[in-house]
Amino acid sequence: MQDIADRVGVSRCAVSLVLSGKAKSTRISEGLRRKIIDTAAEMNYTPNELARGLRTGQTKTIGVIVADISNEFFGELVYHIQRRAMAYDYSVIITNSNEDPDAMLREIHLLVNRQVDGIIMVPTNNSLHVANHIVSLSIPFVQVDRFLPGVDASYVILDNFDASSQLTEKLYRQGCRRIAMVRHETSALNGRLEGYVQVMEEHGIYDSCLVKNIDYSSEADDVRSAIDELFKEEVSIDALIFQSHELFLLGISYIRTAGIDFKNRIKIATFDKIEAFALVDFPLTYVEQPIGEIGREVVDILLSQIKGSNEITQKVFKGSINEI
Amino acid sequence: MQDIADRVGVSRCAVSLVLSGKAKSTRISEGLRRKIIDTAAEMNYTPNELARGLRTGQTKTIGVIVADISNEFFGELVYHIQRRAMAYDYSVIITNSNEDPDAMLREIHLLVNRQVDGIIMVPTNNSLHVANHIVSLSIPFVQVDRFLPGVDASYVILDNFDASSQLTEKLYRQGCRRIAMVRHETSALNGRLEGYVQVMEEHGIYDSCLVKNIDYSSEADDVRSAIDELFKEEVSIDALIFQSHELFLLGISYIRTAGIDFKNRIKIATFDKIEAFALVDFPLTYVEQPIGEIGREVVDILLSQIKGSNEITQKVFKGSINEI
DNA sequence: AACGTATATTTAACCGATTAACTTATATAT
DNA sequence: ATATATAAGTTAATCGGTTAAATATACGTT
Repeated sequence: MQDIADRVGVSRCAVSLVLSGKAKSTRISEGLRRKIIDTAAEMNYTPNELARGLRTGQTKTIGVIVADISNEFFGELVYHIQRRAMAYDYSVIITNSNEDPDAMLREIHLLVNRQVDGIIMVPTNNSLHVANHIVSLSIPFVQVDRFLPGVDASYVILDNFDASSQLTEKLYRQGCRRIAMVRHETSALNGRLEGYVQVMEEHGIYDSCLVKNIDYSSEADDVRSAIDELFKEEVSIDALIFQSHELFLLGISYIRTAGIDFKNRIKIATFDKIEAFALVDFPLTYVEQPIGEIGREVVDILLSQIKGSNEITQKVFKGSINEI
Repeated sequence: MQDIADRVGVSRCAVSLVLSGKAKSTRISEGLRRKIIDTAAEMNYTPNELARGLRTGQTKTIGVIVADISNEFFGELVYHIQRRAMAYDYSVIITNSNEDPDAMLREIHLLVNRQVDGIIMVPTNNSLHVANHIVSLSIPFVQVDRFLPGVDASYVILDNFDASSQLTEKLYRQGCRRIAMVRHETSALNGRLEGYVQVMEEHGIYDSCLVKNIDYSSEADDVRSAIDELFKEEVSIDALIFQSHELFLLGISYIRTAGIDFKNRIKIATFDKIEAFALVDFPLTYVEQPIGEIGREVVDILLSQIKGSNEITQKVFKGSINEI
């Protein structure tokens, strides 16, 4: 800036005023404005956002903490978040928590030290204290995909209860009565269990042995034994809902290697829409999340908080049921 | 810092010296060091990385430009990059280029303005001027996954030629003679074509009608017509190599919907390892990239350049051939 | 001529760190 | 007793911007 100022023959601050678009409000003459802009372009000036951020207290950066960016769902979510943020001239710093609360805490500090203007986080199991910590920092904060009950913060999620009951109801209407569910033991996904349970109970066909819990730490093993049990003759299921695409892939994969024939006997259903569906050659019912809208909304809410809104917004999107 | 200094009763810079770990070299007494550290902890001090970055000229941040973070391969790549960077206390700013050179240029400026210490980029078609622009900025820069011939910069890639010829050779040994390839028309992936062509020619079985080019802008349509042509009776292929997992998914999906029976007639092969393989129920040969190593290596090279090395490192990893 | 009022630009403080150069006090050597 | 070295900190400049307040110039009025 000093160089530009020298070249044009004005003070450094005149350059700043012009270049930060405050020429009109501070009545810099049009001639000088042009000259400064031209000279800046000529000299390939690009502003140092660090200095600007230091002075203004705004970095135009948002921090995103996801469990695992290599997960297809989060990858797509981050894609939409990044695009929306970009549209508003915000950058995105990504960090992976690997579902570990301690890592999340470290990453929050890292983001805060970098003076991000706000944080978007996918909360995980046992991260209540982490979320509350962010709230106590009183930095703009929005949860996405999941939310922690009792945390005083905004969130954007899928209406899991509704999606799950719609899905279960659909299977019921198609004649299924012994509908099983393979689920993760996460409070964040409880809605997917509850929607299912309610519909099953409404129709008087709920049976607790149809629900199998999978632990994160022993996913593959748990899925195998869950499948083994569910496919026993006496359980006689006619539909199987996987609570996430990870479980779906693990499940189908095992069913295949175990040589179990299910195609014409058992309807399969799952949550999320993934690339792998291109390879599905059996009837599949799935819940599709409006992931683009979710990503955009979470950015919009965060930005409104960054702009000063104290409103806590909790937005719930409906999923749609599709079939292959 | 001033607050800590006041509380302890020393100057601001003593605090800085201690907190940035320069206590020994500047001979701050051990007692004072302890007191400052304790007071800082007590007061929940966290450094402002912006200010630090402004002063030191180092932001401990690297910018990553990928074509599409929601792409499974790039998602995983970014995952490894982020983890490795994190291990060295570096943060990662992600941007999506959507394979658009103009977008890349914008993002580079954005990253440069934010004073990133270095840039990792997946170059795309027609981005030669973009890469050269980064080089002209003389900022540490490494290309990954693909590279642009003629650009004077480091890169980390898969040995596509080797992988492709290994793959082709393997199919040949398994008795295939009419091996087809569905490929993207990108110079970045030329190695995958050339390795194939060489092996085919070596065995005297190369036939140009076995190679189908797919345009990025009309992927789905092109794949459909490519498949249609390849599966004509008179072409009589016995193996089909897809040059990327995107093409593989599109291809298999179309083959399925078209009701073409290939399972026991035609061997399928592809590049990359993706989640969808969990659903594969036919023999599949694929090239697996050491993606974790690639991610780590690209960070290591970038960091060595950031640390001052002027060496241009061009690292080529071998892929491994696997079967399902 | 004196004054008020826009207009156009500059001054100087500030954001929160880092660090080269300097000061002061004490210890050790000659 | 004097010179030298070492220890333990402090001073002040700096990074590259922003912005409230001050200043200077021109213009229109009475």
